[in-house]
Amino acid sequence: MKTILVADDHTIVRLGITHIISTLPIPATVVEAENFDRVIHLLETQDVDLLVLDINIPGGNNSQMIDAIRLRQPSVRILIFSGYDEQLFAINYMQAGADGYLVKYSPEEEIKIAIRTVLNGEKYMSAATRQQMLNMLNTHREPFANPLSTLSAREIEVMNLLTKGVQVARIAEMLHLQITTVSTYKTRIFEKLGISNIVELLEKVKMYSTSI
Amino acid sequence: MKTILVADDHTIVRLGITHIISTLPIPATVVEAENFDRVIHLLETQDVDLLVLDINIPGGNNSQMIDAIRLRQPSVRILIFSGYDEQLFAINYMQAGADGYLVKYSPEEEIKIAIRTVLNGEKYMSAATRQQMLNMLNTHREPFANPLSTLSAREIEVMNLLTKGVQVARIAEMLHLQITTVSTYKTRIFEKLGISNIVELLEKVKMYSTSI
DNA sequence: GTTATATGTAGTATTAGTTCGATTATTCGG
DNA sequence: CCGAATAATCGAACTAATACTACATATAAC
Repeated sequence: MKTILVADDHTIVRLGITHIISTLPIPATVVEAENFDRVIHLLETQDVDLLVLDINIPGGNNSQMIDAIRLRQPSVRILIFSGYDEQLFAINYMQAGADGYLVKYSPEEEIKIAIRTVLNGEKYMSAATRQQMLNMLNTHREPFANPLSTLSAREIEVMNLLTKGVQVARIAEMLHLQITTVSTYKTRIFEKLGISNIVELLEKVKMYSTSI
Repeated sequence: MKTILVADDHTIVRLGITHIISTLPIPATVVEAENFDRVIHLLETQDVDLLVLDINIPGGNNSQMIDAIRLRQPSVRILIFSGYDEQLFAINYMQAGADGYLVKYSPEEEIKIAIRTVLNGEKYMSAATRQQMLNMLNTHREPFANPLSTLSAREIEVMNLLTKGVQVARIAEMLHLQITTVSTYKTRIFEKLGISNIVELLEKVKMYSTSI
């Protein structure tokens, strides 16, 4: 009997994963955590075979999480489950020691395969990520690099909200930051993308988001 | 037999909702959509009783979605399902004509109640949102009239520049007006169109400029 | 293993933009 | 033609957002 810890702040996502696991031919007990503190606490109190971890989980949010987890249970398998575009972060997390990286929009079948593969002790990556890792071996970068991929995690968060028309003050509220901090991110985003207003931001996002 | 359309770009969320629906004592067919274009297409080809809609869905992304939906099926029930803090967006969507607003971290029981309530033709809001709505008067709206035609000549001039990303001060310069004057027009444009930011303005223009 | 660059975070000072009320045209039905 | 609605315009007093600076930590490069 395997123990699987599902860590995501969205009830519905935990429910979905739990349901998927129940359809696998693997006897497993599922434990849930809705924030990173809880993950740590559970890892300290019981053995876990597989951790399915949302990278956006409250209290976590960066690849340091992997270290914090391995400190408690060095042998736990970690499957990162992310809402972000995979290529933007997968490599980072895999290098930090994750066993797999899966985006939330993956088809059901792929989610199942990922869980089984990682639970089996193997690494899991989607075909797209594998391809990208191969490209990184080649020293020459493509001239038409996607400028969105130069944004940091925080910058992407802010960018996403900006493209929804959320104003700076409200973004600050939502992310629990100062207005000036959000404004700094906004400035950096605009600099990196070579733009100067929201309309251009929308164009950039439209232009590049489909081709990732 | 009810038809429920579940619209979310994350497979796992669709799966979770579908699973929840299957546990309800309501016979229902579930249809899934992973982006907003698909939602629109499905609404044009089949009758839907309930639409469970992620506000973050690719291609959608703001409260103009509600108009686009009602344009196709005026009587469909719309339950907004969001990852953001409820209070920050709920009111906008409810005023835009949604039937319910639910955050993704709501407990399973609340999700069930929300689905049943909205499917039943009643409005659903969490206690917190209900409280907040009591403070606001629900102004009557004309959802299907082309709001662009209510703009004056000067307002249209300003609107066109705004949709190009020109800033208020620059517009004032170009039209030989005071900044406050342009700002006044901008405010009136936003009022007349029932929007509150440039992103929504772009959506409105896109939505109505082809159908004049 | 030290230097350089990137990232996450804010504070102060300043600029950009809004609100509200008011004034002056303009248009339009009776 | 005349008042009522609609449109165009602006100023004073705000509020929102940015520029510039800074600093701590992290990661990469040499």
